[in-house]
Amino acid sequence: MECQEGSVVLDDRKLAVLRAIIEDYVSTQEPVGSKALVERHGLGVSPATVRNDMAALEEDGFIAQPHTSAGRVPTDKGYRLFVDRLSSVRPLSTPERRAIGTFLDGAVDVDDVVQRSVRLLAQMTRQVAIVQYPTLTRSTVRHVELLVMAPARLLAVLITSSGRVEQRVVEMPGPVSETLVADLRARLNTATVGRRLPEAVERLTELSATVPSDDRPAVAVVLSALVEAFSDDRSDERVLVGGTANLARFGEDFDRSIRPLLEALEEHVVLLRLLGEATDPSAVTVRIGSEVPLRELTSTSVVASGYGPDGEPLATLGIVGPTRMDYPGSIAAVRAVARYVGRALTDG
Amino acid sequence: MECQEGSVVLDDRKLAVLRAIIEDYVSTQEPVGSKALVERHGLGVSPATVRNDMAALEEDGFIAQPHTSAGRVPTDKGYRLFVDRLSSVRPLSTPERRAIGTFLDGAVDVDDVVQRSVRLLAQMTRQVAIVQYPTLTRSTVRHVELLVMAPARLLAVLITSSGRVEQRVVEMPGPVSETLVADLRARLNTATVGRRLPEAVERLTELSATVPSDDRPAVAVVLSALVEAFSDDRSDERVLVGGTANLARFGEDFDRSIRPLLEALEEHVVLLRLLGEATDPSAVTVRIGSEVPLRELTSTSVVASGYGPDGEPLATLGIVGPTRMDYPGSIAAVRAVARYVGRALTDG
DNA sequence: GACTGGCACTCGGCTCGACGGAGTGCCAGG
DNA sequence: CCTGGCACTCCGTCGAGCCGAGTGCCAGTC
Repeated sequence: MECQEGSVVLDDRKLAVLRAIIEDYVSTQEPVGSKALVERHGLGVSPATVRNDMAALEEDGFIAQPHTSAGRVPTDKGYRLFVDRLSSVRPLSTPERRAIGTFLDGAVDVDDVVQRSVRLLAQMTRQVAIVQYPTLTRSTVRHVELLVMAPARLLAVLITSSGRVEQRVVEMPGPVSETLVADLRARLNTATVGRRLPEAVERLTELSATVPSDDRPAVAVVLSALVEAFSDDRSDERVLVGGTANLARFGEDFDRSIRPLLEALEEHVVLLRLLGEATDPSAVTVRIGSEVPLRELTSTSVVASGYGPDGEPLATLGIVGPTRMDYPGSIAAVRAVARYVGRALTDG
Repeated sequence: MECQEGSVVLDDRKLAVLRAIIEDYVSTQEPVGSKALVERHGLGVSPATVRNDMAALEEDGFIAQPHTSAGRVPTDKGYRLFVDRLSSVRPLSTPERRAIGTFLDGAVDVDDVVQRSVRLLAQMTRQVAIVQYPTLTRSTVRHVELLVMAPARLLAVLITSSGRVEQRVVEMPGPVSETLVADLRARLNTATVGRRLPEAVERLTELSATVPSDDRPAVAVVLSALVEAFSDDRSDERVLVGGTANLARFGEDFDRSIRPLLEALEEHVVLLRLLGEATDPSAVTVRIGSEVPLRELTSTSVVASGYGPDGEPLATLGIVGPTRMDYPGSIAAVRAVARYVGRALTDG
């Protein structure tokens, strides 16, 4: 059997050699030579033969030599072929699955779910984990609360279906009566509960017309605060990062590979670009090296997946690591955690 | 004038030499020699004289030599003396103060305040910043909300004076009527609003006796969930870390100094121990090297302060960095941010 | 008595060259 | 088409040697 990849034809053994190179390189982090290869994997041929195959693989751009007379190292293209065609996602063991379940089931609220997910992902993959909070824009309104903090100061609280809570302090133009607050509270809830946030915003804007004209100024202030809370882009940018200690295993060239990554991890907006733009939001997306949409982060790969109840993605989570990572394991972990988190959000 | 420190007597010039050594070492990160010292600071004496002073300072344990015939490096004891007696806290410039104000005033809720504080601290000090969320146990109850999510499923929400929100999903033994929920909601609020959380918990436990006996089982479930939310220790452990990219400037010995710190930063419980146990919670506490209560983190210093409205500390914030840090600047930054955050929480 | 200039000494860090080993490419033979 | 052998390349390591920064001490000076 042969494999057609681009205009290149690779026979089975060459593919086996590529797979072996990647596996060895991932575990040792050192360029792998022909001799070590035939010893560790039962390839059944001599080193010289493997060398010929390696020459062909290099010709096609799947592997490269750091310098003449050194072993070979996989290229981004090599990893890509490996991920697409040579690896099967390692299924998690039952104990692993159970561990995920119990770990996430202990969560008491969204914050907790997100925090636990980050830890879990980081632990499972031994990489840096990133979890985006459920986005507001795709959630529905569960409840709107209006509290009197002072005669002319209200607290508006929005609770969403995904469990997130947004609050705003509203300074009123003058004292407001408890009855007005109660009335407004009722109106707000009937107008918005159960609706998606963008739709709820529309209802809010219509609401002003329905109240007695005396109350309009006060109501307008509350409404504008709520509209702001409902459509706050900033909140959609919330992400949590964990497992940075795993960067220690990255390698020694601190300034070249770790520092830019640490800096990127501080910039949450950048992180979202890193996670985002998956072609299929419900599947696991793998971006390898130069495919990563950040030029500071070459020699880095991202494995990400959308998550949410019932396969309807609310947000994204994933891991970041060196291109030289255990892809089958990482993909399995990301997929499993995404699935369980989605379930946990449905229940909680 | 002379300085009595322990059983040791140091004259003014020796103290000046110590101060100069620390300042030079902090800025260059290299052992400082006698010649460079007299050149850079106008000490008005010859290198030989300085050498004699240095020998005395070394004798008393304030400085040390990495190896024979190398320059001197301050010891923890030296930094301690410097912080206690030789440095005055650098006052922030008016633009700096204003920048802090505008940066924090833009915050819309507690989460936002905490996030902004971390960024601010990290930026100002160029170190790793740690901010603890306002603790629940020291806050008061602002509002308790009870929502019906499904016939036999409620959502209990607790909003505290510091703006934090805790939620719990409560599975009821059977369907509950809207009137019961409304009644219970009212009772909960009258019983707890305005009280500190530990006190509120007591009131909750008494509440069960006042409801009709038919409703007792349902009420008990809700109460126990709320009690749990009110007294959740886990929530008190919430902290936010930022500025880890600044670790890049730590030095080259990655494995010895950065890795353990990254690991500690992942463990929030550990972080709290790091911040906590200040002698005077309203002042800035400085822990230097061996004084830090974690033996993995020798060669690290912590500058921390309590914060909260009206000097009544709700929680702690601070920075972590190498013992070789700019103490006056760090102390000033931590103090200023703590003050402003306290104010921001009072308003918001 | 305190400070200073001079001097001998120490020791870490850098450079340079030699060496060994791992790995390759190629070629001739099976 | 595969294999064993061989010459070649080149990186990383090790040791020697040099340089410079810095020290401690001592004798001399104000």
